[in-house]
Amino acid sequence: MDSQENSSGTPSAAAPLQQSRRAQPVTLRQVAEAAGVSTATVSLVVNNKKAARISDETRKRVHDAIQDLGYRPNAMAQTLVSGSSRFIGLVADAIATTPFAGQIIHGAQDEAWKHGYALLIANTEGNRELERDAIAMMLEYKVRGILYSTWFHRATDVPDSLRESDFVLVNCFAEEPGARAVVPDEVQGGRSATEILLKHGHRRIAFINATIPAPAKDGRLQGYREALEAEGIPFDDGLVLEAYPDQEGGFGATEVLLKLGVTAVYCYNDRMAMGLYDGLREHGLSIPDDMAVVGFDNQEVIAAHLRPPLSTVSLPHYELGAAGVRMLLGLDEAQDGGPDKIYCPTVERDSVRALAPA
Amino acid sequence: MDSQENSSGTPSAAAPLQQSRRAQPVTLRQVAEAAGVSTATVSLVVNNKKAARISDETRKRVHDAIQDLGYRPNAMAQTLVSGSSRFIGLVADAIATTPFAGQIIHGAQDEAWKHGYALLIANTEGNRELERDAIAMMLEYKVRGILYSTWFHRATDVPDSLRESDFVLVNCFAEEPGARAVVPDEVQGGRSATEILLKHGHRRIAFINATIPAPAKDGRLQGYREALEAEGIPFDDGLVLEAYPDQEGGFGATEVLLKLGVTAVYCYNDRMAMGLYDGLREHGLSIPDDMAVVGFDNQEVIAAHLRPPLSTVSLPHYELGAAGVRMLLGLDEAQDGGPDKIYCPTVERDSVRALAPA
DNA sequence: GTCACATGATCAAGCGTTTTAGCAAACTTT
DNA sequence: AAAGTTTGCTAAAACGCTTGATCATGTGAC
Repeated sequence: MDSQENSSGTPSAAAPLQQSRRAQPVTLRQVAEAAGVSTATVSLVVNNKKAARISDETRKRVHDAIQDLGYRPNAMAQTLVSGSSRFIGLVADAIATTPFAGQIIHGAQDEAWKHGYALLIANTEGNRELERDAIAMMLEYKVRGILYSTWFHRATDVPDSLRESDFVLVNCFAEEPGARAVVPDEVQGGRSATEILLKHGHRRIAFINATIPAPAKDGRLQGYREALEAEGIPFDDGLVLEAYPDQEGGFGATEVLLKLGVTAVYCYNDRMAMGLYDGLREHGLSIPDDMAVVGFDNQEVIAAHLRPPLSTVSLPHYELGAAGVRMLLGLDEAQDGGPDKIYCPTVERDSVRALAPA
Repeated sequence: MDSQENSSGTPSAAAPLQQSRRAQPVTLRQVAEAAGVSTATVSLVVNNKKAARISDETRKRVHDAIQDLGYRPNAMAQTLVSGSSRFIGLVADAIATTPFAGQIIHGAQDEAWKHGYALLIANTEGNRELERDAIAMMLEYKVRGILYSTWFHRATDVPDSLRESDFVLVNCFAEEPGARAVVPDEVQGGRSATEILLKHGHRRIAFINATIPAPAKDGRLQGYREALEAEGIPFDDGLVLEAYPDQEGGFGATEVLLKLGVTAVYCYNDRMAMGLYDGLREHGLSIPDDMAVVGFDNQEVIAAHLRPPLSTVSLPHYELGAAGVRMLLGLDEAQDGGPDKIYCPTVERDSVRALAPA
């Protein structure tokens, strides 16, 4: 009899466990009815408010009903009444182009999660219109705030609609006062990169900088100078080359580099270093014996697997994402004057060896 | 006077444009009051329902009010009443580890967007518990469905909670009947890779396969066989090596490879090819003259910038994400029996040259 | 036996929308 | 001028949940 009812159209209320997929979601009210209590009671149990006085017996009945029906709260309804959403928006200009954006997302997500927030992401590929729509969407979902991130460290301007919400710039910055931002500490990174070489005894160190203007270009050079000067080595303009910051650039710089009579070279990024490896090899030179090399960025696929593995400095993308979220939520105080600078750790591998005493 | 009011605590109602940040969001009702109409009217105007009869004059008043107050609809409230949310969930096991996941996200996002959906992403780093929470979160947000993706093509099992919603497996698959899935077409990819070599006249072609079991391992080998057989070249077991699928593996395989007397080699992936480049170079051999090489994966940072740039086969991550969304929304029909296979395009660069006639 | 006070649970309003049914006024028809 | 039709708009319920106010009991103190 009962089984007849089951096999006919209407599923019995007693065995809803397996039919869940796609069915209308179970609501609080249904749970309340099943448990024979009011919706208020169910709500109190679900969120186990300690202020509420609910007997253990009732509590159990409710829990059982929830279990039986497979109830899931409706987050939309919750945020509607509570007034504040549990979303953080992340707009990125190039999720796809690089592994870096992934790290920012990852860091942001972990940190957001930790504070009970979900990440709403949008990837604009630099398209202004897409960007506007993405931000609009986030605003309509009443996000707690928006992280606006770029895949390489640069100045940016703040889209108007961004101002309708709390926001933090990640891996970019704006002149605009009051625009909170978090960026990598390029100067420290440049210093660290150079220090790897210095501490191995190298004194005459070339720097292959990028040709294209960027905070990284200035910062990494500045760090190089600082590190040298701290060691009492005068800065020599002649040891600074410039090339397009990719493999071809690094490769192309080889000739000039070899005329400099240096024992070590610090490259603007890992890709240049990769090109330089090829160039050096063509000259029959060995790394690190004939030339010590350090890169920048710690682009895993490259740096870790070059022969020999490349010593380099990490761009702290994960940390940028995480710090962005913290700043957004007001957990990290924004430093006065300028963006927060995140430390770039060094990663030492085998492309640098102690210089044999002359 | 007016300015006095402004500079004191209460912002004047006349100039709310600039004070927006953080303020309580403007609601439909406020717009209605400002425009002197009912909320119903405003709603009708906002969504410009064509069925509604609203005078142009009223319409304008409403639009002006919206403009003045900076009104944004509350998406939560909308989905609450409409019953269906505009979210698609994407859970990934490794957003950060590889650039690949980024492409899946990118493709999914573009496609979702196209159909008016926003992407809710969660990155689990393979942690089962995190994964459960992530899925729970998505279910609570009443997502339209969930994309469950892995960073490399593999079998997976379907987490229980996933079944509470529509879902599509992306870049992975499950034995389970009824689990829709979309994966790269490894066999076709393997065939294409081999064909690059064949069409340049190579007949004796080695394949360095991976040691670790995976659909890619079987599929890419299968494709290799098929391509050879289509050309009437008998498959020779001796030409298939195995190595760990990274740079070191490729490098290590050089010795054995050179004993095979082949003119071309197809590597399981680009990273092996990168290692092989190093190995070949140590033997003073040149690519593509002494040995033609093709890879697989089209890992940009590597393939495009090796010297010479590597011919390879693309893993269609972007397409996987997009196709996943389409399948979820029921726009692409799932093929009966097994996952949808996505085409892997070839990318020809300079690591293959026509074989000089013997 | 009355009063105060815990205890356990419910009522009902409200969050910001959408949408159907319906009302009043202004036009047409006859 | 009565009836019908259009036009322009609004009332109010509903979506699923939270929460402060309220109520009905039972318990102990006097």
